[in-house]
Amino acid sequence: MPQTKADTARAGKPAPRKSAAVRSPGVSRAGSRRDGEETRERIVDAAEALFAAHGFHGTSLRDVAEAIGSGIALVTYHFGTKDMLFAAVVRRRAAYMAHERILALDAARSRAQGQPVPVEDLVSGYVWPFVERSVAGGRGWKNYSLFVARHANSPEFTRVLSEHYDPVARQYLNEFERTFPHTPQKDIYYAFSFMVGTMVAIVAEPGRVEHLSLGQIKSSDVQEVFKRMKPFLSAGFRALAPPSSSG
Amino acid sequence: MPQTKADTARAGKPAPRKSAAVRSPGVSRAGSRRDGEETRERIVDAAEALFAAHGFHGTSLRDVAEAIGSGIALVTYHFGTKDMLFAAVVRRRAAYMAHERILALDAARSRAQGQPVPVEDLVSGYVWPFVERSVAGGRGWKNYSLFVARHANSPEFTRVLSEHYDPVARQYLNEFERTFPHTPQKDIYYAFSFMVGTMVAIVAEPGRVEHLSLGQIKSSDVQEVFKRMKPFLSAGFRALAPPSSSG
DNA sequence: GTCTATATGGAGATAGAC
DNA sequence: GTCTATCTCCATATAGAC
Repeated sequence: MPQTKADTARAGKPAPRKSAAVRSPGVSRAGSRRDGEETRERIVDAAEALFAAHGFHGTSLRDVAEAIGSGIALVTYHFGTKDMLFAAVVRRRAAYMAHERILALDAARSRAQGQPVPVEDLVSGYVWPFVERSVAGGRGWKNYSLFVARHANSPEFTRVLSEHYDPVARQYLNEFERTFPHTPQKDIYYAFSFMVGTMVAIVAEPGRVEHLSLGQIKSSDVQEVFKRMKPFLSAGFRALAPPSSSG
Repeated sequence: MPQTKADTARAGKPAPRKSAAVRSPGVSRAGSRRDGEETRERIVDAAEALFAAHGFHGTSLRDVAEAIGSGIALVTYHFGTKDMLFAAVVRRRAAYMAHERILALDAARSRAQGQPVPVEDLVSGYVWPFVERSVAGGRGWKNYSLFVARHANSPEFTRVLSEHYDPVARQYLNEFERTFPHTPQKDIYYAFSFMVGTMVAIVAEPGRVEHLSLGQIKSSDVQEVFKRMKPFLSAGFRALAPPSSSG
């Protein structure tokens, strides 16, 4: 099982506006450029938390501005529109997720030494980074995972999410096909969808399990969740393969 | 595999308001009472479709009123607040879903004749009614399934959803425990959560599978989806059971 | 880079006529 | 049972001062 990581997602640095001309050269203090970056981060942090808690339409730019103690004009200056702010929230951490998943995939390929990669490694490689960050990544990552879960089943939001997550998903799908060479491609794609649905749902409300069990389950440890998810999903994939296949 | 059914969900008849005093007795036409019921249905239909398409916060009461060609006062007269309208959308079809699932559970128990119910029957009994209605239930049920999927991962909405779905879920959980007597209860509850997450995600965007497969999969037939979901989920449940268990 | 002020439109909810 | 008119508040976005 992979190791936990510190919260190290940092955003790219898009120009605040199309007219980036008006910038007085470093006259006052040396860090005058940097202040803007920090402000952007604070805005994205606040938006991430509020979108996670109340959804895109349930959050106003006023809420975001208020959360960082500024006026709304500061938010629209840095991000233009609410949609662009939403995209910025996705973008910031998506790159890190992609990186972790690719690292895991490469490591699994190395271990396999040309043989088919075990399905457990593929499931872990894709699911674990997301689940682990959700629980061990601090408040920012927790908010991000809730943010993803809340918007994952809404077509108008999945477009921007897919944009960032599909390239890596395709790499995993290719590897799944190598692991299950006799399974129809269609079945693999369905199974992958099932896996993503499970992954996203579980971070949304780890408390739902407790609720249904009437308080018998006390804590939502990520290890506890993943310990079940990995065999559950791996067995699911295997069940779609013809009887005498590897995986 | 269960049979399809016609679209027959009808609402209960809560009193429109606490002050239901002012009703002139049947003076004009005989069906004057019935008009109100029909109006309520039309409002719930419109709200269901709009909530499904744009979410609770993305839909205004004005949108709902406009969709049925009335003013917003008519909506608030019949349902009071937006939250109560939301609850009415859930309530109307939840009873039918519960009924279908209980029927399936009873039938499976009968077939089992006192033996443990096969896990396939439990998965089918719970998942099939939802998936089937989503695809074969007409536009109303399609909207409802999208409505559920869109709000399923948002805690403030799951409360009202759970209220209607938990009682039946508990009955299935009990039966799962009988089918897997040696599996820790905790594991069964997690697996059930995974199942629900998969079920809900798949109706939200059947098109996502096509998108990832770059057009290789042409249509989203419910039979196609369920044919994979059933063995996938059943195998997942079995994977959490100790080696020599039934199921 | 940040802020105040404001333009313009839409939100949920209610009063009261018909 | 339905509708018009309206209350109060909040939405996104922009202009322009500092």
